[in-house]
Amino acid sequence: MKKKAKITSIEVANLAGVSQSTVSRAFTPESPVAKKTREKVISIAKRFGYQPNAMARSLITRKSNMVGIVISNVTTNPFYPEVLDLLSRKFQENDHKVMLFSVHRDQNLDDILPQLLEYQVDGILITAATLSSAMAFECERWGTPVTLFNRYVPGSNASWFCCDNIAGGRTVGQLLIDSELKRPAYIAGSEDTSTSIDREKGFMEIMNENGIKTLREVGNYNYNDAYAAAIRLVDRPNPPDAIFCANDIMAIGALDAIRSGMNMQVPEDVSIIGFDDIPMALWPSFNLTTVRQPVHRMVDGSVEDLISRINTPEKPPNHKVIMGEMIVRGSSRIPSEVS
Amino acid sequence: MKKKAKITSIEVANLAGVSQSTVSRAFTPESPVAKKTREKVISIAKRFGYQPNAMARSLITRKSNMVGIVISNVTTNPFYPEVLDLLSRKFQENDHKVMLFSVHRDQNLDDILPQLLEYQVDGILITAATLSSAMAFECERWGTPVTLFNRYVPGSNASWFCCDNIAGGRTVGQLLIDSELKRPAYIAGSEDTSTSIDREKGFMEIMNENGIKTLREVGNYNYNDAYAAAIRLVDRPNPPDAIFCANDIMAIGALDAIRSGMNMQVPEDVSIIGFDDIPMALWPSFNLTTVRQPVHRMVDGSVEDLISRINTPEKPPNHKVIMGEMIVRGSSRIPSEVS
DNA sequence: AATAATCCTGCATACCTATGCAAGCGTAAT
DNA sequence: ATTACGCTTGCATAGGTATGCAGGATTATT
Repeated sequence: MKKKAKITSIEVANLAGVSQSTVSRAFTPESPVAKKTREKVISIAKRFGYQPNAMARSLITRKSNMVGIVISNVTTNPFYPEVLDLLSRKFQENDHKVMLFSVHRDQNLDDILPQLLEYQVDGILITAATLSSAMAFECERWGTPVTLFNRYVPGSNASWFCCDNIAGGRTVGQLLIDSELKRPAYIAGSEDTSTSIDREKGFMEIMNENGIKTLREVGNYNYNDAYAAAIRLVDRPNPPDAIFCANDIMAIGALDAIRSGMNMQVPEDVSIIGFDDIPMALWPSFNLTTVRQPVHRMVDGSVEDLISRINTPEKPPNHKVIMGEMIVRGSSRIPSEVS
Repeated sequence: MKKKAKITSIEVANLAGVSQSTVSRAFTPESPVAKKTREKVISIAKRFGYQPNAMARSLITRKSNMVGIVISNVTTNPFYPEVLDLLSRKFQENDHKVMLFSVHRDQNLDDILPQLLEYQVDGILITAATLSSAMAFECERWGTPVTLFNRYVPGSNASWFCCDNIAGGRTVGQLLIDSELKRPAYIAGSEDTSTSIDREKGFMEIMNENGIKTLREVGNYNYNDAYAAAIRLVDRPNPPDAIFCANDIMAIGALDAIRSGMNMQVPEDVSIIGFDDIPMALWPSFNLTTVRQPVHRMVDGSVEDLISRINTPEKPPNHKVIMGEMIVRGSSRIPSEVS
């Protein structure tokens, strides 16, 4: 039951014939130590497998060099594994460890964030999940900066970095108009997410401006529900000639439903458009028209924001909404050249 | 630059009119405190936003309640996001925090593991990456148990939980024999991974036993390389009538190559078989025959192993090789009934 | 009512490192 | 040779909590 006792800086000090302070300084860059002393200490440390204890160090420096990442949808949407990978790599590059919490979409963060604060994380990054105002307050009380990825919480003092979902929805709408499609449908993600709401909002704005009626179904941001939703749409007496899905994975579900399920052609019978531009969108069997989320800029921005607010607590939060890019591929009808 | 000072147990003690020890005990279940005292302390703590500092606690208890997870391939193979999600959930359920490192497949863990040890993680779980013997030694010196997921390192004192890849390869081979396919090909994953080597080994055993020659290409465990590999295979003068891919994502690449790229039929012209049984394998456009990895049993097993070796250091490592299950779907020719 | 037993509580210390301060040493300047 | 200065080093303390030990308070027992 008892842990093998680990070697401490004091023992290294004795072995090297110096004081504990010197050992500490040998491991602290920019610390005043004679080069020769440092080398001796380091060499002895290496020989005996000594490494500074990060917990003890954090206790003194009041910096853990850890950040918390809260993420969900990792298994249902290939967009998020990519985000997670980029985020954690970027934090690693900046010498921050990552404490990870994978949550269900509907799971309450009020149980998670206290655990992060308990471990003294220097900052928290939340993606694909929402911050309650109670928790926003709690983080503020602790002086722990919070950055949201693809979510926003007006009134909190959290930063956020989002794709411009409204503009993205509008772009898609405009593409359909330009392609002279007359009967569009929207397959929503999860009803309570701002991403789905905003994409729909932008899309509907264009449709309303053009006096076009739209159909609507819900796909809950997953393949199967979107598959079923697409079937329902096409089964209607007056089926759509274009389906805009709130993300790529649903678009792929819809596409499979149209082709394999209904034996129809894409884009000849129905245009399909997604959102995200996950790697799969490029696969030959899908070749999906979609709105590319600026993942790299969102990741770089949010990580840099969080780190800079860790280093400069008085810094105000950032709110960045970054434009996505329309990627036209083969799953949608080509817009007519004449405007 | 200075952090807002956080409230400590001493301040809570003063506010509650008790000693610091009592505050500590109030937050330690099973600790001898009068119910009334505990309630008072907890209520004051809640009011002022106090929470025990996990770093200070770990320093004393010599237990961080953190485990390190090292993972790679999160973006290229949908199998691993699922593994990561299950692992982190399972650790969370068992009151362990997760420190995550996402690495490149070829990245050297010798830079990563010291960081985990520095943070005093109680145990390390490595998946889709390999442990060097130097690092195995280092972890042993620190008394930190290591569990491997889908990798093995004979001679180390790490535990491992793997799918029986050799048996899986044999099963696939036998299926092809039973289906009277005469000209099989294997698309390898990354050449230096035991998973690809073992799956190939089992597959080749069956082929050799039946005196059947096989073709071979390399797909590096990703869609694009497998797509290209499948094209090369089919372009040969004597093309294969079946392709076994070392994982599902490559099988899907091969399948797309055959259908979209070469305009051939699956399984009429070529049978395609994968390995993993990722959710996508079930999608109508793929409907992939594959070997299902027993993810849940592998995850549960490895997490329980790691935790139990954390609690009982003298416990010897476990080595479990778990059978996969053949899932026959529409991408492979149906075996003839007569054996 | 007195004693024993039980239950709580406080005191003091330990966990391991970082850092301000002052002392020590050596070198350069005069 | 003396003074001054800069570079290293050690001393002592702090950071926030858990826990063994012993004493105090409370209840149970007779």
